[in-house]
Amino acid sequence: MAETRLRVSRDRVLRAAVSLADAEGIDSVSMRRVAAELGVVPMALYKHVSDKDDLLGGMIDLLIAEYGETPAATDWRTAVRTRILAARSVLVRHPWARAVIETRRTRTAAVLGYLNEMTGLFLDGGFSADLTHHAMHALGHRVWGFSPEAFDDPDALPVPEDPDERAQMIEYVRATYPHILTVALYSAGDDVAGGRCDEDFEFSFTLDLLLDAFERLRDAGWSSRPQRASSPLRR
Amino acid sequence: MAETRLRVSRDRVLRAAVSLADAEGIDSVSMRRVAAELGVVPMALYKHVSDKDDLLGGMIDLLIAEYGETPAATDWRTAVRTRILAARSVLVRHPWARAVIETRRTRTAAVLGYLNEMTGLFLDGGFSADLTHHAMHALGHRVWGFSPEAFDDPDALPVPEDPDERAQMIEYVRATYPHILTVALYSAGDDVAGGRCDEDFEFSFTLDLLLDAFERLRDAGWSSRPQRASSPLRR
DNA sequence: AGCCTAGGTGTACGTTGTATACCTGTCAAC
DNA sequence: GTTGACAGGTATACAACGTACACCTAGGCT
Repeated sequence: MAETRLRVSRDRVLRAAVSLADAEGIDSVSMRRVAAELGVVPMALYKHVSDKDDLLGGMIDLLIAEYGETPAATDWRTAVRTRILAARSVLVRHPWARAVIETRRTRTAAVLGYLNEMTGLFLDGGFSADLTHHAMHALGHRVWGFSPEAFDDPDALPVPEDPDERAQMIEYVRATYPHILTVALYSAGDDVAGGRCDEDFEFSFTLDLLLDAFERLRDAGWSSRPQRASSPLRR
Repeated sequence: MAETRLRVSRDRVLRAAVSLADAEGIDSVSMRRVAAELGVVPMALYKHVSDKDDLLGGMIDLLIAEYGETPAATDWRTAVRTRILAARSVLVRHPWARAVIETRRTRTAAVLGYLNEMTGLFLDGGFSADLTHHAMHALGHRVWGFSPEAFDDPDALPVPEDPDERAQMIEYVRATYPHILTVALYSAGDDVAGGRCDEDFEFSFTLDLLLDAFERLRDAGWSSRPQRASSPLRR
């Protein structure tokens, strides 16, 4: 009958991989598993994807497509801001994506397209090529090595139920990491463990800090040329 | 004779792994390979390391030890700055480390110690616990997904030798990614490919931007409390 | 002398990515 | 309508991985 099994295509492979990652985490995205999801033998995937790296790259491209259109014709700042927040909301929807993106070494057309749009927003906003360049880098840098997730994962430092053990642990932390405790106590009220902080707030806090700084440099006619090695900021 | 083979220890395992990663990249750090490097059978490692994750964590701890001491008794800003730049120079010396650090989910004592010191520098510099908390987050955030390496890897977008092909490629880029080209042409002079930019400059540019912003907020007596949802900056 | 135990060994299993060779159904050209 | 090419699915195989489990062995204690 007409029930010929749906042909596999690159797109179907990528979508299967993405929804598998969404459902069961990136670790369960193996060639074999994705193939199984499509009711097909592992090696069949290689007709549509050149290797696993290509698969991962394709998954990211799919997410970039989810970012949506660049908002038209507002001021540069809200344009950049909404664009970046849209991107973030996609990455939040697909928690595996951040780690994958950061390991990617090949620039696909989708990535370059996003990069191009972003660059355009700055240039159109009256930023010099020079400042635009550095601003883009600043948005990409993580100043320390540690990713924020490392500190927010609630499972990473379990707090004992038992009040005695709990007091003992707090005492230990007070002795060993007093400054951490100070900050933790503040942001959690009096509950050390409950201090799950508002990641969205942290994110836009950082974003606004940088956008403000960019704007200030632009208005001051900043340029990196005269003396590259010195501090970028007049004090 | 006295030539009993040197006993394996946790420290020796970790050091072997680090120098292997330095020499041949993180991908060649497998349990089998590290064991071979020590002239020992793979399973022997498990007497000193609980699993591969523990091994990677231990490697990072070793690097954190390389960060050195917190500079004593200067103003907060140079203290933070030199501390972060010291950390960076370690990560530059061990190019595999950044990626490994970012996948770590468990906070070892070394990591917590570093975090604690860093926090202390802010608190001692007159920052509120509130602002310190957000500043630490800001230093940890990467605003976009893409890591800077993704754009600087010279192999990622090979430029043809042949002048004709080269011109054709530039034409293609001009049509497809005009804004990228604008910025690239600026920062490379007239050489599109040569535009390897000064990563150290980019890094301290970003760092100073953030430190400036923190200082400004501190001096303004900023607090996140009154209205958490709104912009952190008075305009 | 006897034993405990920390540390090294050997074997084995399941899972991974992918090379290579093969088969098969569809469609264009004659 | 037969043929042949070729895109797409299959089968088998291999090397490398992390690590569970059982075993052996050499020192240092009582």
